[in-house]
Amino acid sequence: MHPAAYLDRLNPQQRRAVEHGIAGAGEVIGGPLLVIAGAGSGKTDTLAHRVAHLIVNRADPRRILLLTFSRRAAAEMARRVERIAARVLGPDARALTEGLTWAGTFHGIGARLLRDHALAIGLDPNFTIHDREDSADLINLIRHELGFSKTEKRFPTKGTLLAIYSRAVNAEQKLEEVIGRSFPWCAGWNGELKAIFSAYVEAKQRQNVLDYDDLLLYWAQMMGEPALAGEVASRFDHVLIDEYQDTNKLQSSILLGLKPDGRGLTVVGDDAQSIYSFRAATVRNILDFPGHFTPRAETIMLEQNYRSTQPILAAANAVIDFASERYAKNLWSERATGERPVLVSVRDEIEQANFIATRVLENREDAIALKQQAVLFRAAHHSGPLEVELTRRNIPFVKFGGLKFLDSAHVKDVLGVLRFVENPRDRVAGFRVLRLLSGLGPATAARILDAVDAAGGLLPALEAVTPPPRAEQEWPTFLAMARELKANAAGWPGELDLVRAWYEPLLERLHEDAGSRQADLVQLGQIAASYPSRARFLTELTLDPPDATSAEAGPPHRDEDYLILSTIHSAKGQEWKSVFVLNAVDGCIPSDLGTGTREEIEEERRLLYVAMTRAKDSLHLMLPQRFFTHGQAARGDRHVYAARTRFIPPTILGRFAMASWPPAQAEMAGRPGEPRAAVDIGARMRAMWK
DNA sequence: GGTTGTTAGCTGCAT
DNA sequence: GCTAACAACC
Repeated sequence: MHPAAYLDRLNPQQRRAVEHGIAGAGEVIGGPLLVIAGAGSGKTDTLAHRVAHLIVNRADPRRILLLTFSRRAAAEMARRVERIAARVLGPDARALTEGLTWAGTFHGIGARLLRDHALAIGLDPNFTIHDREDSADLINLIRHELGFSKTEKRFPTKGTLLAIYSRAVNAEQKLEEVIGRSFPWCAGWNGELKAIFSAYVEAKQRQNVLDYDDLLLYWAQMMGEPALAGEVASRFDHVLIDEYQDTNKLQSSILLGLKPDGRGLTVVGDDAQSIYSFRAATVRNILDFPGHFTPRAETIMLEQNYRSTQPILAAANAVIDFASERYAKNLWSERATGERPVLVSVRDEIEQANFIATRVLENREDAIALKQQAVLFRAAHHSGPLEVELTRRNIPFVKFGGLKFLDSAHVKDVLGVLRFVENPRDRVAGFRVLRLLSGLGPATAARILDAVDAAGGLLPALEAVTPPPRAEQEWPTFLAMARELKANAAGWPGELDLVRAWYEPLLERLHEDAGSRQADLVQLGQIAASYPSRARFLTELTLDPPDATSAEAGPPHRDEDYLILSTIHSAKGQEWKSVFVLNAVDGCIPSDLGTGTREEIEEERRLLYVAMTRAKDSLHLMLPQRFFTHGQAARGDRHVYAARTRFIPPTILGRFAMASWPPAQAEMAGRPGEPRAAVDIGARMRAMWK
């Protein structure tokens, strides 16, 4: 193959990463490769080029495993690979890149492999998958069954129990270690926790369900069985992983199982952007990667930033320079001109929203589309006041992260019916559905589920049920629906309409705001129509829930322009011309919930770094001088006075410009009925030097 | 016994 | 604001 022209646009480091183990030699599979890719250094592009280059050099695309952080990222990667390959191979490229079928998340690929190999590991291939809340519900069931809800001292709640379990699994740590290190307030319950987790595992197996962690755990277990491991490993010549800094111990075990000697293994990531330790991700994976192999893995650094202006980069570098352990990188940009990032002092969250809405519109007048602008925040609810203001001003927006769509009760109810039909052994689903009926509570539900288990089928058991007197009224319609679903007459997605027709009358009784909830269900129907079957719908919706909402019901139209609102976590890998960061104050960044350990604080620092490095041309960090905390029900909402985030200490203030809002003269005009001082200059002066 | 209504606590990020 | 234990009711 001739030296490929499409590689010419890469810089020397990128090119080395792309050609590693391939250059000139044809089919040779190279040794392990670690690419440390700084923010905006063309990481995705480099990885896409590497995959394309492999395919161009006759690697079999069906034998390439590409693991990404989200399904969205996988789709984007596949798109780019095809585009690059098409430049070299022309029309032939499509047939080849379509063979790139093993691209997805760890969890998604895990689910696929487990269904393929289910019988070999004693698993029913029709397993259903529990999302986080389902898992918590199941644990809660067990918590009650074992009598731990009635302990003398307060016992950990379902959420905490699941968090402990999940961390033990994902971090491959012993229970004692997890409790000691991450949940010290639960010390003393070791025995009880073990009993719960053991019962939890048995329950999942009996019910033929897997939780998120199982998708990785079973996969890792397969890799521990030499015969199976060989079979799975031999499917793939090349394994490439993006965002490696946000993988956990269990995931690295899987990789080492797939590629014990590292040949054909490529990992890409940036330790400075590791922000998922709450999911047991560990930077150690990336820091320790080279030493896992003999000879050590080759390490390539990508340090040229193509995204941000130098002033933005300098400020971000200054923030991350305080981080303790990391691969020292020196990110630089050729985009020398530009404004320094601005620290904007505002009185409160209302003015913060006001400022952003105003600036966003000004930017749009300067021909920066709304889609090229983003507002980032630490917690999903931080954007509340802004959403109100945007709606008031008629500025369309789409919000990423913190989505409650699938968590909302009514959506879960409808999905629960489908899951119950799909897998009648799934007690969480069955329990949820049965209790929707008026006059039917936990005890009767449990009795019916036992009957379903004993009968080995849904309908025979339901037909035989004599409902308690008070549930008699709603029982027949429920039974009728179950019959129709089982008869499979409606097909897919007709089944969903059937469930909705049954459920909507209940909605009126269950919820005050039945109207908006009904709209959600219509939307669910639209989503359902894009999947080929009930089984696929349930699996893929669980593994890849819709990640965005817009102000109006329904997904936004592609040609429409809208502002991006996103949690910093969901902003990973993205970039915008203009970025606003909400609440860059202590208590939000770092979050006062992640108070405890030094590691947590360090992660919050990286979070700010990630937020700042999303910006290409313009960056505003908002400093509301007070913000409201909700909660403390007794006294209503309170506000607290906030100080600039500790991650921007006075020594690096020179990297930023200062501004305050509203402009002084507007403030002087005053507003009727507001008793406060017009301008709190004192506070601003103090805030400047904090 | 079982279901439904009421009040006290906690509320980040998400495959 | 929503979940989880407790109290009142059929």
